[in-house]
Amino acid sequence: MKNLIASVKIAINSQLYLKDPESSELGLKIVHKGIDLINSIGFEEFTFRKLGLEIHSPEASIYRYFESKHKFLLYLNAWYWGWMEYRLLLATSNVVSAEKRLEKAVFLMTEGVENDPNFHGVNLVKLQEIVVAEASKTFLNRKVDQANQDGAYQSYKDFVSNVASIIEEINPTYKYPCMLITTVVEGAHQQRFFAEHLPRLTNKQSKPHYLSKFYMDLVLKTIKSN
Amino acid sequence: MKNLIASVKIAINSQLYLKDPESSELGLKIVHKGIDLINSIGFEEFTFRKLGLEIHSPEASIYRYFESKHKFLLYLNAWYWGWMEYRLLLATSNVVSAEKRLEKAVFLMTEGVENDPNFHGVNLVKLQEIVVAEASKTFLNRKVDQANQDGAYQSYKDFVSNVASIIEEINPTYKYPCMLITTVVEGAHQQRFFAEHLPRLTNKQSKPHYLSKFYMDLVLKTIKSN
DNA sequence: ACAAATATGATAGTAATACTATTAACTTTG
DNA sequence: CAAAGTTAATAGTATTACTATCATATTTGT
Repeated sequence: MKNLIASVKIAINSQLYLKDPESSELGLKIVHKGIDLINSIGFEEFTFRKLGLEIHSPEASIYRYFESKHKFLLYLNAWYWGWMEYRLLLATSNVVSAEKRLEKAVFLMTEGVENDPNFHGVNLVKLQEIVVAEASKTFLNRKVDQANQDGAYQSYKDFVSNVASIIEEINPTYKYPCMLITTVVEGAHQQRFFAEHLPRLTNKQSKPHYLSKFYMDLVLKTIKSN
Repeated sequence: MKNLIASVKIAINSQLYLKDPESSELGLKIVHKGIDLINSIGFEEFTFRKLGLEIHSPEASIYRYFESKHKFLLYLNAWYWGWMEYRLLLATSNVVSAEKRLEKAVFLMTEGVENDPNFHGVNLVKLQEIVVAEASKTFLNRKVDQANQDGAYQSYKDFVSNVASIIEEINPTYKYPCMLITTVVEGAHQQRFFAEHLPRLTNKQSKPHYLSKFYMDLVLKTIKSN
């Protein structure tokens, strides 16, 4: 099993970095400690200078891997969705029932990482927290079209498209599969954030997996033909 | 009618400004031209210095009204949701059927402003575009708890709570009214953004009001008891 | 084994940002 | 019409988000 996992590499579009961070010790350190640092102080407060101090390397060395902190966030996001695609594949392959596959997909989209907290040395719990709190900043800005051309959202699109095809299997006449999926993904992220900071905007429950139950129920009811 | 509208003032928590911008010509100019400028160059590129050049007033004068550009965005957001509450009241008062009221609420949450494009000199179309593209930045940061204490999200919470009570009228046993409403509000904003920049993440349609139809269908099916 | 290529470290520098401070001129109000 | 408050004009600061340069390892091809 270990070997199988070790053979998987998350492919990232080379437009998102200047030098592949997986190609050197320093590069890996930048990514791993970068995740820790963004997770602990937030993306606005994060600077390459601070990261340089953490890893005892000059700021300028980090700029040799990533053009800007914005591109660094794009890279982390792309990595996350590449990893999610891999998880989706693992969770759904050999599952015959489309309903069961959809259920697994919704679970993946809405629940926090629990097991497998490390993968290639990446702290996935922290990475997921970063995606929940910061991912919308990867597209809500004026560089979005350029980033899109650079392939920054490719894995996310592929993930959505994979789940969409499960929905189409269940109800081929349903017209809004992608809308429904991104509503669930982005919604789940925001509800997790609201539960922690703005509870009156959500309905936090103590029962386990209430978020994925809410969204699973919503999805199943919505895609039913009337 | 004109008189009725003129008598309405959107109340904004005083923690969000240093000096009430509605109390002077300069204050109003800051808000009105600020909306224009953020709308045209985006919030990241927006600075008080640039706004100062637009209105031919020094940067420092703007700082007498707003502590920071972040607080300015909080102010605009609070104003928007105050106005939305007012619209919700107008649209639902004297409507007996809860279903009809819910429909109007979902329409308000998901559709663009069309008529009434000016209200107290504020360009509402541009303000709504700002909310769609930038509002998540008002809470996705480390100052969220402080901002919450300052009442920055009060009107948004009130709006959500008002719509939630309509849902409770229709189905008193439904457990997630607030989650459902914020999923719709934030979802609709993102889908509008995706339709323009990342079409593969949505299902854009040419038919009018497809967004509100999608979300209305989703809401009605979801709150049905099984 | 050793020159050449490549990666990193150390240091310095720059334009712009997000403010704060000060003082003078102008305007309103009691 | 003087006092109080508001705005203009200008200057200044720490930090950010980079870029540039050059020296010092380290790796690699032959």
